[in-house]
Amino acid sequence: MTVSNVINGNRQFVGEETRRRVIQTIERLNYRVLSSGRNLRLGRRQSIGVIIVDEQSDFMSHPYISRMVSGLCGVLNANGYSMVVQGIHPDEFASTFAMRRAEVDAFCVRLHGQEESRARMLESLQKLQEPIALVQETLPHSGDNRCVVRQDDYGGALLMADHLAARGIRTLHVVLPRFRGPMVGARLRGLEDGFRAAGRSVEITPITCDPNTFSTVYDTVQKHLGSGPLPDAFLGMNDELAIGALRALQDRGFSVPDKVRVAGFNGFNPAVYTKPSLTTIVSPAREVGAAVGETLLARLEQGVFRQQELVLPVAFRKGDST
Amino acid sequence: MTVSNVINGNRQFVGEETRRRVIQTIERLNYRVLSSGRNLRLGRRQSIGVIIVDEQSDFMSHPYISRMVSGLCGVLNANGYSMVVQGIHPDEFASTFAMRRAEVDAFCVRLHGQEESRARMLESLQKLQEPIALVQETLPHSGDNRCVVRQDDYGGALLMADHLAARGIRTLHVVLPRFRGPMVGARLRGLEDGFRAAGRSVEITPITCDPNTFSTVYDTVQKHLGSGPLPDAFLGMNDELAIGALRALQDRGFSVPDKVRVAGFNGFNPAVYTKPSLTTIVSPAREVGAAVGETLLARLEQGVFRQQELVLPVAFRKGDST
DNA sequence: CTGTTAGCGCGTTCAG
DNA sequence: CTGAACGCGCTAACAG
Repeated sequence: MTVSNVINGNRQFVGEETRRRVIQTIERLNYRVLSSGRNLRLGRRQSIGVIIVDEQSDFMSHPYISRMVSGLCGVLNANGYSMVVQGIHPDEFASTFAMRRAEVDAFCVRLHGQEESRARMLESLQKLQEPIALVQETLPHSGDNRCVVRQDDYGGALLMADHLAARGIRTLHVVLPRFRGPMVGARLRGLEDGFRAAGRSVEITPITCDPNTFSTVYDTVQKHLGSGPLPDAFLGMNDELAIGALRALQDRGFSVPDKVRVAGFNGFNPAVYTKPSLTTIVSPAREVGAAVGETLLARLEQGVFRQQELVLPVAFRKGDST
Repeated sequence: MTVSNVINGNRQFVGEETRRRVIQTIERLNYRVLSSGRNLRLGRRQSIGVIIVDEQSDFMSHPYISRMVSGLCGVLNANGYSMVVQGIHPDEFASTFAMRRAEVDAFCVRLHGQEESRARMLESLQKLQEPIALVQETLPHSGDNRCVVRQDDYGGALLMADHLAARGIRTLHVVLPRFRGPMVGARLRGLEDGFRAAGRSVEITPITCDPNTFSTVYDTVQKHLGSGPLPDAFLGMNDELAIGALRALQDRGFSVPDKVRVAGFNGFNPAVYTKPSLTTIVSPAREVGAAVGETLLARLEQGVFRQQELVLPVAFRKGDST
């Protein structure tokens, strides 16, 4: 008991001399608290589960995910919580052991796929009766034991529309991933509203392609170029898509930004690697992760989510591609 | 007890009818095993700690790390282990709670910094008396309770040297990060040996710069270009460095690969985004992570590391930049 | 095949 | 200020 008091800093209960001896002995024996014992006694796990749903096994390499996880990890560790990460294929969601074992106090979840499938996964998750923070999600927030942390994609699209409208863009080809993330809708709406607010009309044409490989995007845009007139600009729903389009255009001999403009979304490293550098909307991915951590920790402490939705601002970054 | 037997699949001890009732009740009650109880009883944690030492808080965004973690996570989860991730600043290594709490069965560690500092961190870690797998490490393997999993950087450099020698490169500027990773030495040696084996002499000049920002690399190489004759080729110790050099060269009006060649190391996405695409050595980062998982799991099961060092092959990938 | 007993390491409670 | 008793949820061992 005295050892426990020393470790947990209950100085009131321990004499200074005893304290010294205990610390010395802990050092000598390399003693560490066994989490399972403490957690069993205390009825908590002192850890947060991070669930990333993705079809690829390389779920951690998406720039958004890795930054979000970094931000979350920093906040959790600074507060004595550990972070348990799991990448799950959508088809295996229900059978994963995160669902069968109680080992975390709350979840940070990044869903993936069509709305119907996301809703199904969320429902399974809710059954666990643990607080859930959803990242970049648009599902209606019905439950009172969950919240959403996302960035202002609609606002970002407004900024982008403003910029493009000012440059006289009237025809815009938007390059979309095959699985439209939940925030794509917000961006598309923001684009239209932004042009309208600027008093310009715009004709938006979607180009859908599998984002997972650069060459697929490249080929899709190349093929697309042969099938109609060149638009005033291409906008990728993320930087990878925009870069694929950029390279396809350049290889066809269209000078960017003189002949056609290109812009992206997310603002991660590759956007500055290109020539010309990419105009883009910078995602506060790390801040989103940090906000998830703070929200979850507050929820655990206070027993209730203070707000059901947290929206972080994005920033417009002008490159040379527009 | 019967419930426990049902959950753990000890069918021999449970009647079919009872089994059905138990499963049904588990379903109805949303019952899940509490890991802390089970682990306390069983004397294990059923989880692996991943420690990434980095000065940046955004430790997960390095392409090598994120891929390695993805690969590791897949293997662990498939075997019922969870993955506890922690990013640690080198200065805070000793005080981090991973060192004060026993909550994992083994560690996967990615050290960072000068050799002396890495050795110190490793020593603290060893005190924990738990199996350790070191990623991309060159420290001498003294302990019998640890192993190293790395890629064949020396062999990769041989391949690169071969390629460059065949193109008649005689002067080579190597762009290095400020903190030389442990594998940089192997690459440098491989380069020299490779040229020697090809019967060509080469003059290697190191250029050191902070890799964390694209603009720093860009500026460093730009400045360097003014201070001497143009070499036959630039080689970045990773793709980011190579791309920085590539762009600096292009903006100075030097055509790549006609006037000067450029190559990198690691082979992650941005290497194919550039124009011209980058010749590089492809890292098996995900395979390294998977191998760490398998090695650690085998160690836990068999009580001993089968081998102290695991070296995975790399691949040469020709781009248009050479 | 089913249920009882015991103890894993910890921290709360309370007696000394 | 120190330590003894107890029980958190789980499963190995064993009794019925």
